[in-house]
Amino acid sequence: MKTRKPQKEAKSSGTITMLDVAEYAGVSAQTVSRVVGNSSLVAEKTRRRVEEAIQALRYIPNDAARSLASASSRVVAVIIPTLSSSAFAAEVKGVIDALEPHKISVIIGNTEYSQAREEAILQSLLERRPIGVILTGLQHSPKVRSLLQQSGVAVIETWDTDGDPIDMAVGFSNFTAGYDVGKLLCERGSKRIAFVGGGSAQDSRAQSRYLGLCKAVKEAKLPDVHRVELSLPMSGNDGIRGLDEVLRDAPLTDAIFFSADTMALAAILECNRRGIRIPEQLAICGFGDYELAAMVTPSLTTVRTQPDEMGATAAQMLLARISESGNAKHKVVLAHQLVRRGSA
Amino acid sequence: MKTRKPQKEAKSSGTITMLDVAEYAGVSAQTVSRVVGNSSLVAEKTRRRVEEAIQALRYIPNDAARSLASASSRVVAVIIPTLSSSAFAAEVKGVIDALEPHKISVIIGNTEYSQAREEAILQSLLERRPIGVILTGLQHSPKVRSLLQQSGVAVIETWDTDGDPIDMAVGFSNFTAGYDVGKLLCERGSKRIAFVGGGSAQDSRAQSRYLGLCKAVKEAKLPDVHRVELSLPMSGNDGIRGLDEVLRDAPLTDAIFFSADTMALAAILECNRRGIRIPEQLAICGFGDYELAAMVTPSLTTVRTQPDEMGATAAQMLLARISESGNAKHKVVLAHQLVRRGSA
DNA sequence: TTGTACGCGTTATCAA
DNA sequence: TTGATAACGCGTACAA
Repeated sequence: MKTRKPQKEAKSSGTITMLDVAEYAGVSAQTVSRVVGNSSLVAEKTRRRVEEAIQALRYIPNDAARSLASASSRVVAVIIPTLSSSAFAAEVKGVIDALEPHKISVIIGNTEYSQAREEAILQSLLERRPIGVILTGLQHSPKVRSLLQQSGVAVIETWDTDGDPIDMAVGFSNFTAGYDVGKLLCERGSKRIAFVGGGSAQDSRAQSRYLGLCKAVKEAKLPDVHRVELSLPMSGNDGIRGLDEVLRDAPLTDAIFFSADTMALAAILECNRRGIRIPEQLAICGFGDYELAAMVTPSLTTVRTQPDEMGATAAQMLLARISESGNAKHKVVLAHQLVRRGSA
Repeated sequence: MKTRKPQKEAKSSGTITMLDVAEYAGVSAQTVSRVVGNSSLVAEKTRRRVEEAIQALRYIPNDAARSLASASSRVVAVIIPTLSSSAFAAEVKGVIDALEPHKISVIIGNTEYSQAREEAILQSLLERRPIGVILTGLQHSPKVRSLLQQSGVAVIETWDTDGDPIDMAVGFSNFTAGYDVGKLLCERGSKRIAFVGGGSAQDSRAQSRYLGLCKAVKEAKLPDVHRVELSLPMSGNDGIRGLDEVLRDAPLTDAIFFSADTMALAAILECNRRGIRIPEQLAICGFGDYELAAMVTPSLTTVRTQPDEMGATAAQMLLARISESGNAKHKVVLAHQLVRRGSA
């Protein structure tokens, strides 16, 4: 136990509060608050005394009390479909790293691609009174929308800019990305193109890519895209399953656009094993540009997005909104890039 | 600027509190509190009235006030080296999913393998008064230890059981895992073995695996393990770099143990490209059993751990500690499994 | 089964 | 530049 103990109040219940620090430093609690809050209205000498007291007593501010008194928290909520996807994990990391210097914590919700879970998780997270909520995609249930609207938090929707955001958005155009892939496949001479991805209801971003692909295919006057829907979340095994389904149901297919690199990579490896020549016999295109995409043989043609950059940008937009410096952007479209390699 | 309302009658302020709900339902605030807290001491009829009021007013409890009044939070802090690693991401997901039903939020800190950052992040996260802190590994600075000790939070250390935990631990024996790999390599006839991983100071888990490997190699009376240290975090490119360094500095090497599958996978792909025959010319073993490990050719021999299970277990241990049901375990050793495939 | 009084640790306001 | 006081919204303890 400490040698130095507040004498006059028997209220020292073990936890060290600002009052303890104030007493130790011979100032008022308010002055301690100013020091902790880096207020400029403190004499240098006083500040040093208080900081010494903080060190000596190992004082750690209580954020709950701060939030309650100031009616504002230091928390941002991020709701993503799943942390299993390296893309979403990278986004979250971008958010955390950008917010850490500001002492803002990030709490995460996994919806597993379920709208019902999104609602429940949002409701739960709103109890923390976050200063901002970062969502995935532009498609949300009415309940989510009304919860958001009513709570008045800043909202940032990510991964999609093909629509109107609730509040702010940062991402890229999935439609254009899909269209770009379609044009590439058409121009390289593919005639019968397939798309493998999640269900349209669950993953509207993948759906947009599909629609973009369809547009390019239509413009090239090719047969309709053969679509294989798999349940989310998708893993490498789903890539093989998707490949199998395409080969079975549309055997003339000569190009597949997978909605994620995990699947495309697995498909390439499986084709190698089966002796299916890529891209001569079957062209393959992925999405996400995972690190291994450049390393497989043939290397994977894919679309590079910037998940970490997206997370960092979302965080910056939130900070800008909070500081009300006026330069808060409402919609930021990040570049995506078609990376042409050996597989298509 | 917000102005405080001196009157407590004028509850027309923006935020809806328990008092508003209480008034609407014709009960006291305390009864509302009981309903929100699922207390059994509320008449069914009253409960329904209150719940209707909550719905009607769209009341959302304020967690800061709850924490302050009850002197306990609903937050768990998880501190990991980086969210870029799928293993750590899986662990975090395990924690989140296990805690979500209990309405406990998870806040994440990324140390980037830096002890200094671990200290700073921990200090910052402790302001949220988490009910538990989940750390990575058993090696922590004195400051981290004293912060933890002083705050009195429950602590769970993960990913390593080769040592004494501060409080509780869940993980596996990295030393044994490394030893297992070493025995396999020796038994299959490898004579000159190399290890590629992070610096010993930064990643003590990888260091333990290295030491286990060395023990097996020593028992087999083989030449010392050639070690290549790379800076963390490690990516696929580091696998290729590690491969290059081994081939350059220890050209007689006939087996490499990579401290993570990301590197091992990249190395296999690179060997394929260069015409290095695996495992005849060079055996390769990874760590982590990532999904692609089974899909590359030759498939990757590796060690399977259970990151998600580890996260879930850590969460359960925390819950057990909180409920003080007495069955809180102090050290849980999860199984790891050597998965022998084609590469070694 | 329900209500009343009080305090949790901090910040905002205003006075000194 | 500093301090006194009053909230912030809720749970705990106890009374009814």
